[in-house]
Amino acid sequence: MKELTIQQKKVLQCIKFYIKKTGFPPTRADICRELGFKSPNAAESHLRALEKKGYITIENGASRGINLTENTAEKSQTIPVIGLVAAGSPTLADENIEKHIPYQESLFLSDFDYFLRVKGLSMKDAGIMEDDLVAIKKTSEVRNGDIVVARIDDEVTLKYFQSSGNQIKLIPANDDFDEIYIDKETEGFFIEGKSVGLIREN
Amino acid sequence: MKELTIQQKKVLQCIKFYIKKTGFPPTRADICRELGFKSPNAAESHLRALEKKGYITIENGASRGINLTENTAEKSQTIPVIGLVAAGSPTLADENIEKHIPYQESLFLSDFDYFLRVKGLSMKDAGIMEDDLVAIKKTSEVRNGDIVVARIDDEVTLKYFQSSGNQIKLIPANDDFDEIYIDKETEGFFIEGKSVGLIREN
DNA sequence: ATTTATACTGTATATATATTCAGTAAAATT
DNA sequence: AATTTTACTGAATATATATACAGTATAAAT
Repeated sequence: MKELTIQQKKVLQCIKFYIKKTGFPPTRADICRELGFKSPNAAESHLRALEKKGYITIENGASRGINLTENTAEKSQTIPVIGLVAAGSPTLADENIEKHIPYQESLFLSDFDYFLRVKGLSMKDAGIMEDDLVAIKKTSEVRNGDIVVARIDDEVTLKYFQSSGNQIKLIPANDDFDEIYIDKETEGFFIEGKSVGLIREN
Repeated sequence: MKELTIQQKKVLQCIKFYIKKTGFPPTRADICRELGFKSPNAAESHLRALEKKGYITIENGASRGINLTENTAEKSQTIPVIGLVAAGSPTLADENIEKHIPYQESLFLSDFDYFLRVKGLSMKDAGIMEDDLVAIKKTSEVRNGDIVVARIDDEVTLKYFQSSGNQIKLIPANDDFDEIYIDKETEGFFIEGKSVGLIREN
């Protein structure tokens, strides 16, 4: 989808806000009022640009005939659930996706990319049990104490992250499991993401 | 909310359908076309009746200025979060409600009535940590092994449920806490509901 | 270097639209 | 029995609204 200019983004936001507030789309004049334009043609031009770029559709001749495109509308989305298999990385490839579950944007404080289905009890003392769904945000920017999805070659685990210098410690939350020590630069080692939430379906 | 006539229901359905289809509300003429009326005043009258009964609001002078009322719109629902305070029962009274969070119907397998904000670590070994949100279904029909919300006078706790005969055992999932033995018929004892899921916001 | 896109003001206008008024008639309430 | 509500047709109209046209100016793309 083609990028929007700052002004076009403002107009799109204005439309979304107006619909949320009133229940129906704005007129050209409404947009002008909200954004301080003095000519209805300012709104018209931006609308046509947004239409051209695929963010809205315009029903010609109809008043308030603006419709947000599927991608544009903030509808309830679905998010993939990925099985954590010992020998395999949690990629978003189709074959790894267990199912999709609906979720609401503001369910967790941070946004996230997928749910990871937990296998084993290595994070038991952190309250993460077998079959829990951990909400994962894909990022390699993690801090000490974060619960991270770490990949070592084809093996993927969920552990506490602790780094000092070049040395990284992956700490389980279960005395029955051992800590893993690894060098930052080790080939095949990668931080896939970090946990930002958890869902348990009883 | 006052009952609608068959025709008024049709008009309301027509509005909902039109919005779903086009993204914006219908004009009087649109409604006439959809429902076969020959005069725009037919639609107008029905709209005013729907407004009077509180199903819609109409922005006077605005084209397509129809807005579905909160109860009317099929929006994503919110569910209350109740703080688990040691001395106080988890009722749905306003003063106990911490906040509302949006949720999607099929988030958990079973439906539920509210989220309980967990205090303390008495269910730690069941993976229920401080500040977790436990999804509670209000019911007194619970089975052995269920995690239940039990009330003894004004004290409310989350524990494993185990009954044999008239004797009920409330078992914590933490060695630092003691089991509670209580008679089924004890005055002031009540099972408020059971856990059907959990959400953790990191 | 030329064209296209962005970002507007300002004016004008055909028409889309809400809304009022005048009726008719049956059903429901008071 | 009288009034209100429901359920329309049909015509009229003020105005809300989309949209075209004429400009100006800067930035980006070709």
